Parts: sequence; C-alpha cells; structure tokens
Amino acid sequence: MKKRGIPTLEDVALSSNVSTATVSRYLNNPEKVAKSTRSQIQKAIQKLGYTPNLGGRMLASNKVRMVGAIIPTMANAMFSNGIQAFQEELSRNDITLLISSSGYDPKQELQQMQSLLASGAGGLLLIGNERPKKTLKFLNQRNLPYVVTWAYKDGVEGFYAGFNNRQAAFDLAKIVIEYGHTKIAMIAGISENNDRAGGRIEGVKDAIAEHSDSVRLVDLIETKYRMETGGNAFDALMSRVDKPSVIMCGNDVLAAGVIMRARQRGIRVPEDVSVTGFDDLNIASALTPSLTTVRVPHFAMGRAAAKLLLKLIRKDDTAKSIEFSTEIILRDSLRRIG
Amino acid sequence: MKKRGIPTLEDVALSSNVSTATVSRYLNNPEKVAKSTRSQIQKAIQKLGYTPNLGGRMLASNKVRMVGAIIPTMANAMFSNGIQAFQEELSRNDITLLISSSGYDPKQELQQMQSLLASGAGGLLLIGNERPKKTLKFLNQRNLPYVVTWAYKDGVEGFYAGFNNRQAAFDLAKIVIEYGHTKIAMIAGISENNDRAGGRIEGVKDAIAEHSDSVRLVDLIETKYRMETGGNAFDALMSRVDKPSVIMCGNDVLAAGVIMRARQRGIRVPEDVSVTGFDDLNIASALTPSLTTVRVPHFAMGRAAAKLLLKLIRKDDTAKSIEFSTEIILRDSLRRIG
DNA sequence: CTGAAAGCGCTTACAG
DNA sequence: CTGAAAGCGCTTACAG
Repeated sequence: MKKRGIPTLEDVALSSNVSTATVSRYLNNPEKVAKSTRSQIQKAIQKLGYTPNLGGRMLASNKVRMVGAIIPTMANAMFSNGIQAFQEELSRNDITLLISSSGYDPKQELQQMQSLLASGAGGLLLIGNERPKKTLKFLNQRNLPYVVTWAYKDGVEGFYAGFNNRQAAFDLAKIVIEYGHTKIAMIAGISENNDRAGGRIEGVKDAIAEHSDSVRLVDLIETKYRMETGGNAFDALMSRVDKPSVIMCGNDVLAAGVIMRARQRGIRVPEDVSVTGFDDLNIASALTPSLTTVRVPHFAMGRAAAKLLLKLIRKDDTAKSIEFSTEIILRDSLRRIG
Repeated sequence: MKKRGIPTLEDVALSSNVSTATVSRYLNNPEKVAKSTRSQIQKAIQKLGYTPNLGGRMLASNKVRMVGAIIPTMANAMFSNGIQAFQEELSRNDITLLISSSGYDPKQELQQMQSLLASGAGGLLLIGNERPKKTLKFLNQRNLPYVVTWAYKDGVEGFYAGFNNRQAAFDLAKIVIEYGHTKIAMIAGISENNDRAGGRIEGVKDAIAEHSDSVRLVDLIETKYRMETGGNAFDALMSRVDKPSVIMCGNDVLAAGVIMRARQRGIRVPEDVSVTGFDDLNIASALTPSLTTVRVPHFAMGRAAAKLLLKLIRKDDTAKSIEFSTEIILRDSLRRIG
C-alpha cells in the first residue's frame, strides 16, 4: 500500500497470493478464474476496501465509460426532457453522462468538445447539424462517434436521431394558411449557426411560397429564445401599420412571451391576432389561450439518440439514423378567419 | 501516432521538437515554458488535433478534473437554471460536470453516487439534505467533498449553498393569511425522502399554527410534481364540501396544473379560489392569472454551490455554507378576501 | 486456470 | 528554460 494509503490491485494480489493479472481477470471476467481463487480474492478486496482506479483502467483498456453532450443551454425546459431520456438510457448501460452548454456559440461548442474529450468522453451528443468547418475537422480527425439530434438531414453522412424542422414548420404553416390567414409574421430564433431555427423559418417560407398570390410574410424577426424578447418582438409587430393576422413563433418560449405581452397590451389572442409555437413544452397547454404548437417527441428522441450512440461506440453495423415525426397540436391560440 | 490514430503527447513532442516533459509543462503551466517554444507546441497541437488523455493524466497526477451532480430529475425546468449556473462556473475552472438523475429515489441516488465516483468525480453536488444512513456512511467513508443545495440547515455539519424551504413557505403562508384566507389547502410534493417538499409543508403548518384560532389547513395532498397530478389534486379539493379559499402549491408546476384545470372546470382563479406556487419558473408569469409564488435564486445558488465545492476540493479553509434568501412575488393568482 | 511482462499516456522531481 | 527517466494502476496478449 503506497503513500496515499489507497489500496491498489497489486495490494490485492499480494494479499491473496495471486498475480495482478488474475485479480484483474477476477474483476473483469470472474468466470475465467477458478472458484477457490475467486473467494480468496474477494476476501482480500473486502479486507482492503479496494476500489479500482479509473485512471489505470482507462489507460490500460480502451473501453468507453463516458459520453458527453453539448447543448445550447440548460436554461428553459427546451432540452430538459430529451437530455433526461438520453441520460437514463446511458445509465442503463453503465455509461456516465458528461454535460456542458455552449450558449449557442460555435466557438464555445468546439471548446466544450475538446474539454469533454479530455474528460474521457468516448462519444458525443450534439444538437443540430450546422457547425464550422473547424469543428467538423476536429470531429473527423478524432474519429469520434457522435450523434446529431434535434435535426434531421437526408442523404448526408453522419448519424441522426432527430426530426425535420423545416418540414414541421411547413406543416404548421400550411394549416395556418388553410385557416384563412394571409398576413403572417414570424418571430424566430436566431438562425445564424442554428439550423433548427433556420429550418423553421424556411418551412414557413416554403408554405407561403406555395400561396404567393394570396399569402405573404409580413415580417420576420429573429431573436433569442426568451419570453421577454418574444414580447418585445410582439410590440414591434403590432406597431406596424400592416399588422399580421397570425404570429408564428420559433418556439413555445417566444410564444409564451407574445401571449403574455398581448394580455398586458389588451390585445386579444386569438381574436385580434393568432399565435403559434413550437416544441409543445409544458407551458404550451398551461397558457391562456392554450397554444397551438408542434409536438416534438423529446423523450423518444433522447432515448433513441443514446441507443444510436451506443451502437456507434460498439461499432455495431446496424447503427442507423432515425427520423422522428412531429405532430401539430391544435389548441386555442390559432383561430380560423376570413 | 500509434494504432488508433489518436495523437498523444509524444506525437506533439516529436512534432514540435521538444521533450514530452516540456509539452506537459506547456499544458499545465505555460508560463514555465519559453515563449517561442510555446508557439511551436501550440502549432503542433493544432495541427494534430491533440487532446490530453484523461487516463494518463489521472494516473500521473491526482488533480480533480470532474465533479458530479445528482438531481432528482431533469424533466421540467425546476433544476435547469441552477444546474446551468453550476456547470458554467465549473467550466470556468476547467472542471467537467458529470450528471445523473435519481428520480427522487434514495437507492438510485446512492447507486448514481457510486457510479459517478467510479467515473472520476472528485466532488458531488446533491439536492436537499435528507438521505439514508447508508448513503451518508458511504459519503463519509470515501471522504468525498460535497455540497448540498436547494436546502439549508443551520448548525449542522456539512456544506450548503441553499435556502430555507420551511421559512420561505412560512413567509408566503403568512401573507396568504394576512390577505384574509382562513381555509387553506395545500398540494405539496411528496415529502418522503424529500426535505424540500417536507419543509414547505412544515412552513405552511407553522404559519397556520400561529393563527390556530381562525385559520386552518383544510386539506393536504402530496403528489408528484406534474401538471396533471396537480390538476387531479385540484379536482379532489374542489369536490369537498368544505372548499378551501386558497390552494398553496408545493411548486409552480403543480400550480400551473391547478390553474389549467380550474379553467377547464369553469372555476375562476382568484375569484373563486386563490392559488400560490413556489420557484418562480418562467411559467409563473406566463400563466393567466399570473402566479403568486416564491422566487428562488436558482442561478446565484448554482454558481455559489460550484464555488463552494471547488473550495472544498482545494481544501480551502474559507469554505463556508451560504444561505440564500427567497422573495415573495405577488401576482394575480392570490387575492384579498373577507 | 494462471503468471511474467509489456505497455497504455501522462506528470514530476531531479539534473543540468 | 529544458530533457531523461521513473512511475502512476491497470489490462492483455502470450506462454505455459
């Protein structure tokens, strides 16, 4: 027992009159050790209070014991449920989750990536598909298994457990148009470096383009996903001469901000203006009026992402991207007009 | 570059014409390396995409590089902001966060604890103060630094960065009583193994006890922190002959469920019944009516917890528990009566 | 079923 | 300011 008094594998070997190789075998593949030897070792471990040293293990073997996730933010509930499911699935496989946040900043994301790798991550969960060449090069160079979630792209290399933001927003916008709305405004997330926000904008534009004779995009404001900024954008929109009949929001947090601000201003939703969200967070059903939004299968997605990542780590050939479908949830904040 | 193609410190040394010792120094104490050497090494690291190997580092030195957090759940926004702040502060100190969730189950908490330690955690963030002897013994035996948050206890061993749930609930209940409410019902979280939920219940009871001649606790329902269970509890309360004039909820999620269900039932808040929450999540201000609640300084608390834990890890003598005060946020869901 | 030995990638006195 | 070398605790072919 060296300096720090912490018993090592060697101490166990000495104390049980076998080699370190045998103790190691006992620890990792007990069935490869004779029964009588097993109990000797077991006793020695008990007596010494031995616990394997992670550093030694990591260095000597190459097993993945941890994976990392980098999410834009833990504030708000946007990613909570997905990450919860991701972590639970990892835990079931005896893998620990390292987590960090990037604040929607690609530079920070790269930095966090490096730091997670340095912390032993043997795989990564990333949000969205848009990142600088430098980051991609790093990932590639390290040959690190990773899964992209919250987004989905067809026919592209890489592995996804996500959904098509553009399609989902398109579907919702089609319904909005079908409901008779011709003057659409959008309050979106900031699309730079954020393909989810960007995709949602594109989806709305696509739908409008299909009805370019009658429907138009009155205004588009990009802003941070916060209730307050959503409220501010709402004020800006409603002070236009050319007011929208519906405000499509890039997520539920923005929509909550809009609905709250509308109440403060005495503007009625949906009588004076309709509102839609995206995500179907808890908040969506709790708002007054309840929010028409897009339901994203956060939980299933997080879990699937973990399973996929695990397969990649194990070099399982059956690893395959999964696209989740989203669902339009019609509630009271969107009304038929015209 | 050995087999797996992952560059090692040696590769960097080779590529920059210095010894591994110097590269290591550059990594750990750049100021001990000549400027010109630094930039050589920097270039090589860039070129190779080198990231230090954790196993090697852990084995060679004894520095703490990761700490773990075990939170009851990541679903909902309850802990999100606190954990976000915690992680950011750790990141500033080059420490990675290992995270896991216990589902409010003490057995799982212990298991997660062991697994986080086996994953290299050199310190722990724990929520609340109530845990089985077995868990405490384990913590003690490992002599592991840990900080308790979301709770605070005076004159007890251990380190806290939290607040007094009982006092906070007491303060809110006093105001409720001052507003003229005499028939109080409470929908609380499940208090078994949850001192935060328990403390909030006690606080309300304390306040009622001070007015036992005029005020009483009509009913107390303990349930999971979910909107739906909150709604169900609301139904149960409003089907009583002896209806409460106010429903104090153990947190904002429950309160949101109550307000939503009330609307569905055609029961007006606060005209027919007042409602209060706890936490001041985003949702609180977005509800209609907006929710009277207790504001918890999640962000400051998470950050302080990280700083405290870091001090404990560094064996800094100035490490000291911090108690945060909470604030009553008066909004529309609570009205004066009588 | 077991052991001797090489090696995993890093840090750190120790010398210079 | 820099390098040679020992050593951290484990796993794993390879022999036997």
